[in-house]
Amino acid sequence: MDWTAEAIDQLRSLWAEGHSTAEIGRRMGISKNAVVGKAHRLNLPARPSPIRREAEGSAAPRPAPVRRAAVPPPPREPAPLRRLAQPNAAPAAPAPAAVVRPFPRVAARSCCWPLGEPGTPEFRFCSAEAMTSKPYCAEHASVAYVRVRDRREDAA
DNA sequence: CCCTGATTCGC
DNA sequence: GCGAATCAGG
Repeated sequence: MDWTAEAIDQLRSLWAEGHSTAEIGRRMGISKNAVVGKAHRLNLPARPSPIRREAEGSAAPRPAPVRRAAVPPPPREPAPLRRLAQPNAAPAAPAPAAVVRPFPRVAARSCCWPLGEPGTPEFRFCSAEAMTSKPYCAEHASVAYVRVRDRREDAA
């Protein structure tokens, strides 16, 4: 493409009129890549891009690293030691003053889906009411017992 | 698979 | 500087 002043003018006009890069390319008989490339070099005002390309360089400020689905706990056996420190475990039976039970064993069958990063103060278990005979509440059971998806990409 | 725009990089 | 290739989202 010979970017004559006229060609650049036409590009600027069409660009200003809001045509898509491909459309401009069609009208000018060039590829959309040529259009977008030139527009970029001319520092023409970028119009809303459909994609969000991360502006690297700024320390990735992850808003909420709540990667719950990242590594779902194994749906096989409920871990036996999971019931420590469940905040809203039901009051169960108020232990007689004599017998102190720091860990009310089963009591509330609350969901033991882990939330947050283990080892951090934020870490806790879901502890919503678990489904009968399942270690998770309905919401998390639906996540925990998902069938393996199509894994063709992993096959390699 | 079609579209979109942005960026990369060999030329 | 150029733009095809590639990326990435709809």
